Amino acid sequence: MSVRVRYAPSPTGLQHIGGVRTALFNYFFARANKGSFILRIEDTDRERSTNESIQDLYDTLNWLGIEWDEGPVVGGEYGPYIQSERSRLYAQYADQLIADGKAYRCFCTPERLDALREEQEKTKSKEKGYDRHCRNLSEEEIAHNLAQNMPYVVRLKVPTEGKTSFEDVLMGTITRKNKDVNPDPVLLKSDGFPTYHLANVIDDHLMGITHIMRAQEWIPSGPLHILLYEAFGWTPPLYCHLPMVMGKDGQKLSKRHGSTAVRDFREKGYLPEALMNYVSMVGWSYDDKREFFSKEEFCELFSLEKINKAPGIFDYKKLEWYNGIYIREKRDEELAALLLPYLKEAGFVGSQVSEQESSFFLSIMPLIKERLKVLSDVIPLTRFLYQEVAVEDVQEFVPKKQSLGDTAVALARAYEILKAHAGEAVEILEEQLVEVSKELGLKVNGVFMPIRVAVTGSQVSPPLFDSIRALGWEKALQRIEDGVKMLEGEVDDE
RNA sequence: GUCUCCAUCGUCUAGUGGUUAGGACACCGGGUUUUCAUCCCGGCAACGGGGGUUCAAUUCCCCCUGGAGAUGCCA
Repeated sequence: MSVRVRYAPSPTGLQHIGGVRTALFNYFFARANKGSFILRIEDTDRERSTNESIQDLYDTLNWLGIEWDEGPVVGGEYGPYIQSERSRLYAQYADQLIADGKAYRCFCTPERLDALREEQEKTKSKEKGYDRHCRNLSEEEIAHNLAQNMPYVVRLKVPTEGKTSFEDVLMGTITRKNKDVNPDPVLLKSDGFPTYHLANVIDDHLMGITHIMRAQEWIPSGPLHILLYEAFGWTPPLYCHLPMVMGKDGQKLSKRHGSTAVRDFREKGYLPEALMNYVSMVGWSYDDKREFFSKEEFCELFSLEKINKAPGIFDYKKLEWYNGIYIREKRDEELAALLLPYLKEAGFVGSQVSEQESSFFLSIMPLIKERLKVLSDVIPLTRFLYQEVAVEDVQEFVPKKQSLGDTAVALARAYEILKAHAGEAVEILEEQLVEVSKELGLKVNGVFMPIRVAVTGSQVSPPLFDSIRALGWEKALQRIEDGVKMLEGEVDDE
């Protein structure tokens, strides 16, 4: 039997790191086993499901290059793949369970349930959850309530005796006493929609899913799902619960740890291959040395046995490192194309980019490529080329352990030299500037730094002469002259 | 509270009944460099504790501790 796995998110928010990791593992597993990867949308929570979330799901998978073999948009023979379009199905199966005595209608109001929970909370009762109030309603009571049109939910009759186990590929056998399983969880809500438990079991069975790979937070529900399969008389798929992705403090990764939405990473300028690579390495490894994998390699080498059991902490720093590496591997043309949107957004170029602008931009790739950790870093790095620089504090010109006066003199001298030799070979310019530093008894940097600041507006920039050339000698000299004036003005004030 | 799961450097991890417990990120030094970055070299740093099993446990078993997750008409 060929492998069929699925990623089944609920569209109640933006796709986040944890979800995507689950999607990736399912996808890799399908590809590595020549199986099918199915996308299913579990939008049974009518309150929280949104179309925006569904769109974000598609955008995210497309961006990462994860194509699904069956699912919304592409279709497939087990559709529909959106649960809200399958409602009738779940109600039918729920009815079947009722008819078989495996489930029952519960007419308890949310108010009663709330009160019950509050009471249990207050008295620190050992009993948690539903009290099975409606489990043994008489035929008359049920008929009466139905006749009254009382809203109801359908609950599973969980056995109170015995225990239920299932095999997890990673964890081994997981067993839970039936009395510890949720006391009669809701299968069908009063709005007629199924809960996750019901929908997930029915769909996985109907869609021929062979392996369920989902986060470990689902382990406690495992026995419940097995009970459902048994109630239907179906054979459950193989389970493989994936370790969770945590934040720095060891808690489930969430917004307070930083960005968790894939969209945020994308906007900040992370490359899909870097994100894919890093996220996959949290919880999976190949061997003791290899840490770079392309999508194709994951699809070939991925295996369940190499998945780690323990949860992993998401390290933003390491992701950044991966991203820098992937950026540096880009060809100049590719990188420029990736960077262009950021330039537009910063207003450095208009929405229509001229031939000249783009070839100029291409020419500065070597200056910035190895300085980028994320694509958006291009903005501060190239600002001086597109906007006038504004040195706020005159101290900015002054290198460490050097006086303002010396700095002013150094920049003035440098200005004379650069003006006289503008456009000449770098070696000549360097030689002369080094000479100046010697004359003034300064470190070489004592002369270069003020020039850098004058030209780029910052102590941190691409190499000086490359920056000047990119900016153009005329503008550069003007900025240096402005810098000289600023420094001299300050010296006079003292 | 109850239940379930987990446990190697700060982090991601490799690994074995006998190893100097390996790599990567981060961090700290040093080198290259006119700054930053890149790059190169070096350093720091781990088997949670206690019992067993065994000639020998980081590795196998048990307990403890610690952590996490679940305990919803959310998934």
